Amino acid sequence: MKVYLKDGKEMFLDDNANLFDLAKNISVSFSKKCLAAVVNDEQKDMSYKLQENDRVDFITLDDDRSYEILNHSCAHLMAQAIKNIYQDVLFWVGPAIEEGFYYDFDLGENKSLKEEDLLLIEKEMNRIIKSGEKIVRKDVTKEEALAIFKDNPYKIELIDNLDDDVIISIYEQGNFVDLCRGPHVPSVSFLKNFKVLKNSGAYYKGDSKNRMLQRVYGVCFDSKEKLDEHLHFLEEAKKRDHKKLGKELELFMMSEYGPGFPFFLPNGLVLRKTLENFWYKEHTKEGYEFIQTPIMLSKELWITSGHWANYKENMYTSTIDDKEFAIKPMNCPGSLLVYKNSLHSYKDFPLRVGELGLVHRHEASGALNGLFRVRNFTQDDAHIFMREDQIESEVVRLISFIDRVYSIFGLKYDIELSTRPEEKYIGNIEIWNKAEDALAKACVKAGKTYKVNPGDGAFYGPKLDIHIRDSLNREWQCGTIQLDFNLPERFDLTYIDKDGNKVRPVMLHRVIFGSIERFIGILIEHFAGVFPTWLAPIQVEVLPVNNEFHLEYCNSLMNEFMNEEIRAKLDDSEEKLGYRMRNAQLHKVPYILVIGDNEVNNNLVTYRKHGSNEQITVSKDEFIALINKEVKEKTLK
RNA sequence: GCUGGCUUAGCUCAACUGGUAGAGCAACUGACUUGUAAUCAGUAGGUUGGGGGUUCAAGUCCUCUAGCCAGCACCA
Repeated sequence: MKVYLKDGKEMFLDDNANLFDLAKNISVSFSKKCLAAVVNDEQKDMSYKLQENDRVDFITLDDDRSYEILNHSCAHLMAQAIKNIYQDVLFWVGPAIEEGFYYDFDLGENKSLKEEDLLLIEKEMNRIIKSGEKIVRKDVTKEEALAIFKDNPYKIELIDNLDDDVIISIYEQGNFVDLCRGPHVPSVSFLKNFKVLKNSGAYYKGDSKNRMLQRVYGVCFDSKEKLDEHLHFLEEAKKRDHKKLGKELELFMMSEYGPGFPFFLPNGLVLRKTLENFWYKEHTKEGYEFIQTPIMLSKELWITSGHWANYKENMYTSTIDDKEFAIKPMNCPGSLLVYKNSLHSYKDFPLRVGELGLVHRHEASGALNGLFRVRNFTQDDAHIFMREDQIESEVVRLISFIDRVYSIFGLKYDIELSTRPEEKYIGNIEIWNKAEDALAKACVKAGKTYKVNPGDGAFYGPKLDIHIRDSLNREWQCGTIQLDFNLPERFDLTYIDKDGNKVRPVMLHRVIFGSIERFIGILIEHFAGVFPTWLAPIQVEVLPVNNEFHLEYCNSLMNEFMNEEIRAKLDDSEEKLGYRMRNAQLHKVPYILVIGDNEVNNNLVTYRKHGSNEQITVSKDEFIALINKEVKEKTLK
């Protein structure tokens, strides 16, 4: 009898061989523990009798899919524990996700889990694991499945949606049975390295119109070491929390008098202005010009732009002299008024108009999160007006610009193409298709791969979203390139082509940081508060050993630093050097200078770079050159 | 907005099942004059987020409310 392995290799076996025999046969490559055997895309028991031409896939612990299987099985295990504790629970679904797994379930009207319940669940899971129960797959008909899950309307709904003649697989472990495609591990004893992490509500089918179910998250690994490593990673991530560091480094603050409206403190403002100056400089190089448009504009404008119809619930409005106004949630309408202020020729295209524009959006209170999600923020916006045939080359150029900017911060990124939303959109479908096509082609030309997010576009056009990955490999959406064939129509934008005709231009919105606020939040966590010298609010801290003998030289140093536009701070407080050193270290200042007799007498400085214990003594001029070089080159470390 | 949790001095945190709020750091004062992550002593600092209630007694229990946090939904 001949069967195929997953790499396409043929294996010849006795006619009545089962999976176990095959496993023994290929023991060389089967040295790792087997989590699941899949034959012709269906998980089988090891006693399964092989058939001619079966395609056999052993999933072992070193397989990429093992993490998903472990976590998926662990979701079942958790559900079993939850069922043992809360008899009336109705389960919905419990998938493995990128980070672990969750299970959604219904405890009944107005009943939800408390934090202490997580400990109970974890305890019960451990008890079940000790029992070593087998996890067994059974194939049943739709009718049988409906009978098994007759008490659970959620599962009934899932089954009802399947074809009538389909074979449905269920997985059983002790007193617990769940509808599932699998595969799963052979027994609960595989799942002992798990942790229940957190609980929350989650809308049924992810729709806020539906009732809220209970969700519990957890994570499972194949070894204790990996679990501990993951838990350690979560702790480390917490230490980088920008809300915590923002307070410690005195970068920004929040007030209950302005939920979602961040206050920038002196240190944070230095960082912000540095980023803004960098932004202007880079955009100037790329051929942009800049404008600033009003924060508040009349209702008529927002009706024209379509925001009044599509975005009103997020806009702050006010009535002035009996006339309605709205604070801008986006910069584009203002920018369009500037465009219409003058005549445009095809010769001026692409016309790149940048604006660091302060926008306000009334975000849901529960969405607010430090600088990541605020109610007023500054978009590093720009609108590009061009001919249709310039789209591709302009987007290619943009992608390489974005690439250059992100690499300066050491940020990696992925591109996603978001297409027309199902319902809420303006403009006709042909225009949308054309725009989506141009964005896709530009990605290919720029040599970038992209993922498609169907239906995720803005209401006015398709977009390329740039998802950056920080130093902990977490993903953030920042940059976006949005084509807009609709607003030019609504505002009746035109340019004069080479034949002297009035023609409709193509408009493109784009941001690179996304919002200055969010980007700063990301940078804080990305760098864990240890900013590269060019961004650090305080670049150099000067510590005289003794105020009586060394202060004068320190003051002259401070003067030179100021002339060189080096941001330096002098700590002349009457404290021990160790104390002042500790303070400067806690503030994560890149360079700490210690100035004593040797330095004063020989025109030297002795510095310590953050993160190093090494003391380096150089001439004053060498040090200034070193800092200037780092700032100029925007050295990362 | 929804589910759960949290809110005590400027900051970080204590205060057992209700018994009248305490520490470290920071601040201030004084002494010490300092060579690479905390010198010593003293002083001051609070209607325990806000309102209402239960109780002889509330930081602690109940309730309303605000803000924050973790998710959900939404999103730059």
